[in-house]
Amino acid sequence: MMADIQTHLLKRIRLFEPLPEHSLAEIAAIAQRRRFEPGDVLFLEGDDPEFVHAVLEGGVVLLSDIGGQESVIEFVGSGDSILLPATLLGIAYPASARMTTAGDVVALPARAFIKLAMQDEALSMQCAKSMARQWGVLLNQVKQIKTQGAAERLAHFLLSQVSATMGPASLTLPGMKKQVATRLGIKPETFSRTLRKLRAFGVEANGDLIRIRSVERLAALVKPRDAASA
Amino acid sequence: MMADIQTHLLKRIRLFEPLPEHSLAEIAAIAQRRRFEPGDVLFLEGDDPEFVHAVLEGGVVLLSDIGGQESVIEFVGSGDSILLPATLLGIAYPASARMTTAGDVVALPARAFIKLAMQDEALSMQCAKSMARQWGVLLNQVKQIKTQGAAERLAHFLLSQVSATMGPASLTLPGMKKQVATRLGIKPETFSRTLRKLRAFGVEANGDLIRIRSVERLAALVKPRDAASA
DNA sequence: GCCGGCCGTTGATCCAGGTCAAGGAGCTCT
DNA sequence: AGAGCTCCTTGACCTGGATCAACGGCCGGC
Repeated sequence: MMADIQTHLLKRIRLFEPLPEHSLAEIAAIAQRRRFEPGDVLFLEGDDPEFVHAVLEGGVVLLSDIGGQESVIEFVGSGDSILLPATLLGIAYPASARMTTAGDVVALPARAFIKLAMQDEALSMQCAKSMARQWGVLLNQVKQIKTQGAAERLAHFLLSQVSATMGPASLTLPGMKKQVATRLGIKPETFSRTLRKLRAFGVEANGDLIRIRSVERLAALVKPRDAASA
Repeated sequence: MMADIQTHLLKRIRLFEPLPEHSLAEIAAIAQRRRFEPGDVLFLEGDDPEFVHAVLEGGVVLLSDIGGQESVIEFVGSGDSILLPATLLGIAYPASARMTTAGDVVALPARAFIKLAMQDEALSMQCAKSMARQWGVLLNQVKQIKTQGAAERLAHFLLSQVSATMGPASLTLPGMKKQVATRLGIKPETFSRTLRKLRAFGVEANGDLIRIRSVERLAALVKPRDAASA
């Protein structure tokens, strides 16, 4: 459930990957590794952040309860840090985090981590860069929701889950369909129908397994001004 | 059009305000002050960031051209830095910046600034915090667009432009009404109609001057789960 | 094996907001 | 002062997605 951690494991986290060995050692000294099962809750929206969390292995969903409905903010996977901005500012978590799969998470006590960051310019710079990236991701979400319809948003999301840049590709959804729906800002019913519509663009769904016949064909749906995906 | 700058001026920028004098001095050494007139463009979407900009005095609007339509990302005012995340990551600006009023801006050459940040942990930490805040702002925008209707979003926006927490208040819109509309993710026509509706909640508009009869009355419209406005 | 939940799909309607169109108020330029 | 802007408003209509409702599939508990 909880164990010490070696520096080479920290390199799996994008936030830490470029750091020099001595920085990693300092982080490892305060880090704990934790094992979680699907559905386990890492923390709840509104909690004061006690830890900086990052995913070693597995899938996590960030969701926020707004007006009685829970809405997915983002899916995060291996190598990502979790709500670092909130932890750094010391404000309450703006979303809950729950495992979608089994997995391993590294947890660093917030106060100790911040102290470390304040005296290690490589680390604080990495934090800055990490948050800049997160900001870019959110900015894209905002642009999309404001300008694209449901089909374009779904297409874009599917493409973002896949590494191939052309030809066929496949993926499994990072969460339940109803969750993906809220991530996209639509209702489950609309998600279902919209996914149907995308069959005409070479998207085949089978449970939470999606096959894209041609990435470029689907990308054409979403072409207008796809700003830098930070 | 361009002048050297003193450290006390830098303290007006939230990003720099808490820094020790010697950090400020280093920043001042590379900083330029620039004067702009309404409508002047600071930079264009897609440009490579040459400068870190921050507003000393005046109003700036960040807007992005998406699918032929220009959409306001955010209005920024005195004390705010401008698209710092993009500059720090060295990626192209995700939005253009244009003055809405006359004003003064401080500009720091990006490369020199980053070099400074990498060897000054107080500065890099401030950057991290600043971007964490920006992230929080965007996150709120996402939550709102996904869950609130036009009236609630407009109400929330008006309240965010006003410092009073109760009683009457007034404000002037930070940009043209059509711009505010796109900031909220609605069309100008809808903006106009929605503003009308808010009269029933004590909001009186006169040009770009808005009077709110009772802040708490308007806030009641928007009550459900108003997460920490970072 | 059967029952009761949830998840997803599909169909039928509804409605908030978008679109199209017209007109007025204010502006600058000549 | 008038011509030609652009911004804003208002009205009439349209539509994408929400809502409401019903149903099949799957899974876990008894």
